[in-house]
Amino acid sequence: MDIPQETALQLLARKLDLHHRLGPQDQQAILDLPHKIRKLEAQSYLLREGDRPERCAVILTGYAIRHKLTGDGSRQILAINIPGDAVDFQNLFLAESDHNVQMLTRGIVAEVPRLAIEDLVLGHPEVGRAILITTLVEASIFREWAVNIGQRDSRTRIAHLLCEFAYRLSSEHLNHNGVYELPMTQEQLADATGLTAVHVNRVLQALQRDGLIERDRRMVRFPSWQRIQDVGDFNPRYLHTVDLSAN
Amino acid sequence: MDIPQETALQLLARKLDLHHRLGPQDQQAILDLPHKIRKLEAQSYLLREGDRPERCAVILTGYAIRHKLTGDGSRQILAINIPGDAVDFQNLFLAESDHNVQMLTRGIVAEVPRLAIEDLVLGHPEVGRAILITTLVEASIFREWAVNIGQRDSRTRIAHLLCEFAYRLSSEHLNHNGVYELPMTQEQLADATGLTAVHVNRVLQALQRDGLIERDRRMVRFPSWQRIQDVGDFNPRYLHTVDLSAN
DNA sequence: CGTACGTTTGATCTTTCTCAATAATGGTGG
DNA sequence: CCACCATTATTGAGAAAGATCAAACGTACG
Repeated sequence: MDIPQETALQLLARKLDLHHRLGPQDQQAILDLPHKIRKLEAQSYLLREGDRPERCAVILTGYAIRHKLTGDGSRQILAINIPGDAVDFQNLFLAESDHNVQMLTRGIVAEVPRLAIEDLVLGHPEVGRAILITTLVEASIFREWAVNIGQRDSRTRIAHLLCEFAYRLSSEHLNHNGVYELPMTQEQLADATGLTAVHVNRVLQALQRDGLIERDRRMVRFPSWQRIQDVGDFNPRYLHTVDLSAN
Repeated sequence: MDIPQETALQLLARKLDLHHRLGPQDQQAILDLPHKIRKLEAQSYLLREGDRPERCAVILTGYAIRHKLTGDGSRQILAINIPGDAVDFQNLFLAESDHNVQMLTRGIVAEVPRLAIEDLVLGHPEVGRAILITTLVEASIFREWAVNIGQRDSRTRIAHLLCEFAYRLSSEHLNHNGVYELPMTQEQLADATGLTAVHVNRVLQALQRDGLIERDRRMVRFPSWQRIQDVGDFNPRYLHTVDLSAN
């Protein structure tokens, strides 16, 4: 895990500003949010289905996932959250959570009390707007995942997931070269794509054989960003970012 | 099509109030929204991917769908919108739409200019809160669809979709008996579930054979609401409604 | 340095898709 | 009101993608 140069709230302020330009006072209000830094182990839960959310975690280092279980116990991973993400905007304003949020890796988060967020939004309407926009972008990502799972074959589906992750890291300057660590096991990749771990394994090998990805443990590199995007039917429009990554 | 007893904005006010209690002034502000009533044919587009949303349609009668196309032209239906839904909250605050919104049936909508919504939100923070909550509930539905498509077999998947639709209609008092019209062709059902029309046909027949649904044209009835929920692994928690429908 | 977890491989099975043809339905113009 | 046409629903046969099961292999880390 890299040593972070910024605090969790600085990352958050930067991310919100990316979606909706914020003035210095609004930015400062975010930085002034009361919070408690917590170090979390991999697999620890930030929120469980049915819980009443009482605080909002902002990720400084590490990754988290949202997921949901079906009646027969299978798991669908719904999103991957990266540093700077405020993990509970999706739940904070609802009475009870409809899904689980769990650390994928170990990591450090800042926990902000629910009421502090409520006050922030009341006193700083532009921040409220930025939060609304951020949650709408998350909703857009959920939609794209439904498209990915529902309509694309396994190779396209996995390539698409790899592209999204790489793009999100790079467009928020969390990643600098073409290499990045994908902190997921093949089992988790399977649960994110609606495939089985065995099949994910075969598809990854096929992508590698075809020169579309290079792998070393959990490190992934794209020899050609253009080609992997084509294979993954990846168009970043749904991420609603200004395009910073002309790799 | 039934003759509506309420206006589109009355439906909207009722729906928002359902998610976040609104006072009489806030309700009135919604009813006072400037708008233009439009009669739309089935298949007509309310918004296309890439468009800049400039108005928000509120459905009075009829149904609309959100959908998205992949590079190879296949379509994933992402949501079904029913009377009282404001179809463009998902897009209004973003620069360009990432998906299409299209009438499923013919219907009547009220079109509200974007700026009127912006002003409403500024002047009535509680309405803004209600809109945020409504969009969060929509996001929750997107997540459940991802679970449905990614993890459940075809029979469960279709039963789940039927349950959701029935539940949403009844919980908003848009439906009174156990019978309702599902305004979708089997082709559209297929695009909503990530299956093929042929397979949807076979699954519907199987559900009927097993006494779980009765069909007459596009009318569907559940002989036992409990049993179809069990088959569909349907738990309405993700809809975040107060449970009104103890059928 | 052993144990638990993750990855890889092979063989076989199942669900769902594909293709193609036929039947039913609904809407439209005359 | 009826005949016609386009759309939708249904059926059958065969193919394919991906799942399942089981075993072996790696590797990280306590």
